[in-house]
Amino acid sequence: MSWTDERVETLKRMWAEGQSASQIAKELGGVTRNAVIGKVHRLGLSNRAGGVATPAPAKPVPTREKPTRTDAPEPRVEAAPTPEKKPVEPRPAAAAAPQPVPPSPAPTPAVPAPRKPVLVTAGQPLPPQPSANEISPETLASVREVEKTARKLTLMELTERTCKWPIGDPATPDFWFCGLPVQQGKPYCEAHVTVAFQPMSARRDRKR
DNA sequence: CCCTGATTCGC
DNA sequence: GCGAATCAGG
Repeated sequence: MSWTDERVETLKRMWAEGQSASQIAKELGGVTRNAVIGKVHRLGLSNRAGGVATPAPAKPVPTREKPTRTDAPEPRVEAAPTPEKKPVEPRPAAAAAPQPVPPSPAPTPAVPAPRKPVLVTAGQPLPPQPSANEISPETLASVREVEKTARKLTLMELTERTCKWPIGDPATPDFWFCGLPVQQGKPYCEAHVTVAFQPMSARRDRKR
């Protein structure tokens, strides 16, 4: 595959939209994310919009040896005014939609164990349960749905890749961990991440 | 381990 | 110019 005009355009657009190199590569097909990144750099649009962060200063990492290139003018002065931005109608936001999981059919309660203490009991030190804080009913409902599909792992079964959100009362047999795939980096799955660290209200700051 | 982008360097 | 290999980080 070669970088046709069209493909480059797609690359630019997606990169501007904040898509990751791998996503772009996947979209384009026939190229790897490395190819995309390489192209991005060659196009000189490494910096994604001069809005926030992405400082990425110089890296004096002498990997092996400094090439004795006595040139390298490198007038790489970005700060591109981004002349025309595509009609960004739906801003990339909406990423963390509170309803990541569509209604699942029949969860089939594999273990209809007789639970005595209600799950939502105002007992003692219950797990982080999303009750106290103010969480939109929708989100909470969504989480509830997700929990129906939890893998119900035991403590020993947890791994770095399983959601560690506790469900149920630790003092009873009806206790397990979500176990669904975690959101990269975080200890919980997408659903539980939303209720785990959400506070802070909305972002109120704005670039100036 | 999964992923991200950044950089290098032979082609 | 291209992009795999590698690096550096989350």
